[in-house]
Amino acid sequence: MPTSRTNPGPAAAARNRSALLEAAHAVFAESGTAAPLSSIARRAGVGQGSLYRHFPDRVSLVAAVVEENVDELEAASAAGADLPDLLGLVTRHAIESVGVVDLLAEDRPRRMLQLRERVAAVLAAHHEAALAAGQVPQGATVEDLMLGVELVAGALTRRPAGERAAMAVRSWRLLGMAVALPEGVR
Amino acid sequence: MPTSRTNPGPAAAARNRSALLEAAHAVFAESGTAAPLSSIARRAGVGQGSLYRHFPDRVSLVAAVVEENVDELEAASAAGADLPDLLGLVTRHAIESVGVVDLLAEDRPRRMLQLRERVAAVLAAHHEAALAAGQVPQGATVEDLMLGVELVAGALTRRPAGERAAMAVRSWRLLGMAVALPEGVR
Amino acid sequence: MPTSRTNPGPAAAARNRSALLEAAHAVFAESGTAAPLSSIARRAGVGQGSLYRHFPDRVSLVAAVVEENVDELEAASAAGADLPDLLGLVTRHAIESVGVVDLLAEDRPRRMLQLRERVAAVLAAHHEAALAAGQVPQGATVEDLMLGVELVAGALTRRPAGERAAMAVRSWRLLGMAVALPEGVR
Amino acid sequence: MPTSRTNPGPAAAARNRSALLEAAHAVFAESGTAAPLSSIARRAGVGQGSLYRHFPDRVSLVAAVVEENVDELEAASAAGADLPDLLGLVTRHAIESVGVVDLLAEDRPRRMLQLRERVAAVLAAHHEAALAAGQVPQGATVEDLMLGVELVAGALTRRPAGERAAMAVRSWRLLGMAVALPEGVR
DNA sequence: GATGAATGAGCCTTCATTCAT
DNA sequence: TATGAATGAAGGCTCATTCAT
Repeated sequence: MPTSRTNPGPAAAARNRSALLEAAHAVFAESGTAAPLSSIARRAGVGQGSLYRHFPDRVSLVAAVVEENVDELEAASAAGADLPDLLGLVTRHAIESVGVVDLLAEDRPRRMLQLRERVAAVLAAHHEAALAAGQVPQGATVEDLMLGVELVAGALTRRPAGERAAMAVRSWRLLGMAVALPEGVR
Repeated sequence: MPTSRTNPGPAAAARNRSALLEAAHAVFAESGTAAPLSSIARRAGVGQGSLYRHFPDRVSLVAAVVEENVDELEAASAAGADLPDLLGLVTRHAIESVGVVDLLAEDRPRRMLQLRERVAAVLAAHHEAALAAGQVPQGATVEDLMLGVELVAGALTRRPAGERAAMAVRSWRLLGMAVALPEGVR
Repeated sequence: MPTSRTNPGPAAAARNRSALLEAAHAVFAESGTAAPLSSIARRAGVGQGSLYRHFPDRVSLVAAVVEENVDELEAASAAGADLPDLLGLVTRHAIESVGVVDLLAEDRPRRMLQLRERVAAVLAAHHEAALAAGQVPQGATVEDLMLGVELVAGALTRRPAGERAAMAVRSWRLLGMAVALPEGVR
Repeated sequence: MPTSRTNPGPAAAARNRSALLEAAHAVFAESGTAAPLSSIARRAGVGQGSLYRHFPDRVSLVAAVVEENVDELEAASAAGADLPDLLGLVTRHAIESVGVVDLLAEDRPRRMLQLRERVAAVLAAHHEAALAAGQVPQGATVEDLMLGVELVAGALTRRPAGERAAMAVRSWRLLGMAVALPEGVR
């Protein structure tokens, strides 16, 4: 007897994975990283079991979301963005995936550190030019840039969606770092 | 099926209240503000019911913890501390009660705003002198000081206890604000 | 050292008892007989302990409320009321203390049966006259009257306050028993 | 700390649902509709979570129990039962599911009213014939029949199982309505 | 490989009851 | 004797995780 009803079979694997990622993105942004995993599966239109197959634990899911962001960051860098653009992009990610930071912090060792290195590498590539252009404070190191990112992202966590962009702008200004928010960030 | 063992009577009231506060302090610092309330009661050696009598909801408990901190801050200010001292004190509070910020942010309306105002008032009283002494960046407003506090406190949330002091020091330096950590802050 | 603060001393005993009764009356009517005993104590302005001294358990309290009603019924009978008046009075009690019936039913043996006998005696005293006046169905016995009371009172339990009087009137009519609701019963 | 023992898988779904219904039936009858839901789950040999999946709240469960009864009533009507038979069936339901009435009364709006209408429709279909046969008092309307049902069912709530049948019979007689209890009703 | 139901641990909250003062 | 805080058992509900189909 064949599959009775709704069982798309293996073909759905890839489709499911990306639906889950997208759903996780949205749910984490709306309800924080403590949101029920079941709500992500539901939103993705996918069974609980499939969620577990693709992402064995909560952190995997968060890491995957972050990885997408880092990919995008690297792409922007390769496409010629400058430091303010890149900080703006990071800020957008922080605004949209608020809370994702929280969770990664807890399981840092493996995944997180690699991701962090990739971000640092991107920023490092623009460090010199930014210093020269006065877009960051004199004497600021790459680690300072990373610290700035962490400070800003962390603060956004505790703000309602509507206030995040303004909060980020004020924070970057206080840090003396130039940032160019992407179009459409509210 | 009520009382099973001893009933210390109302005499325990004050003792219980402070035991609960202390336990909350510790538990929130260790496990964040989402920690089980039952763990706080247990750690305080107090019944669940008593916890609820003293603090009808999670936010009451958090607010009480913060209030203690603000009291201490005002006392320090009255005792002649300068801005770096006060930022140092705030930093100690942030290090020890990490996570408390989280919860207050969500229920901001009443309690939090008042507490926030009290902190702002304390910092405002030292703003002029700090500017004159070059302890904060030129042009920094009182709101900038508050933003600095928020950025630093927020970042500590995601750090294991052992790294917090160092993280705070680096952050304050990046912000260009002088801070004098109290003795014994690890 | 004398009593520190609010401790009226033994003088309050009688006062407390009646305050508790009144509060119980009101609370049972509003929230049913399952209402927290603490809410009764609070409403009476009396400590929990005192409530327990006067009424060692929930049923005692209910029984006391009912006893008041029966007293009033006997008084009305002695004052010359006829059966429809008395049924009306019983109905008022049922409307106001809805739910009291429920609880008595569970602990019937002692208290309840005695109370029940007193009601039956009152109705019996008017049975003949009521039959003669056609106020009850031909052939109705005193036990039938009691059954009627039970049916009506039971049905009111499940009705919101506003509908009870109308419900009672319909029910008595269906039972073929004349009833004269007291003034002011809504 | 999730599943500890066996997980029968979805195959158990239907089995669980009916086990829950049956358990609810029994528990509500024995202990009233305020009985712990956990006791129902336990009796059904089903996890707490499954109970909540099948019946998200107490009322759902009660409604499902009542619905079964109404289904049976309609079936009996379709099968040629007359009014006394149907009242007898209703009486059996009331005897066995005592207390179910209570809960429905509180959440009347949606579900209950529909169920009530279905019962009324069944009785209405036999009203004429019953009047003609003298099985109900002259002039009794369908609403009077419904009121009778409510009075009888309500009274049974407060009686121990062993006395219910006799109580019902006396009540119906007092109401002047003929009732034929099904075989085996104790 | 997907599905979705089952499971039960665990947290929150309420409340009856006791008892030191 | 009154007071009111303390206590903890118990019930409601949620959710991470497993697993038969």
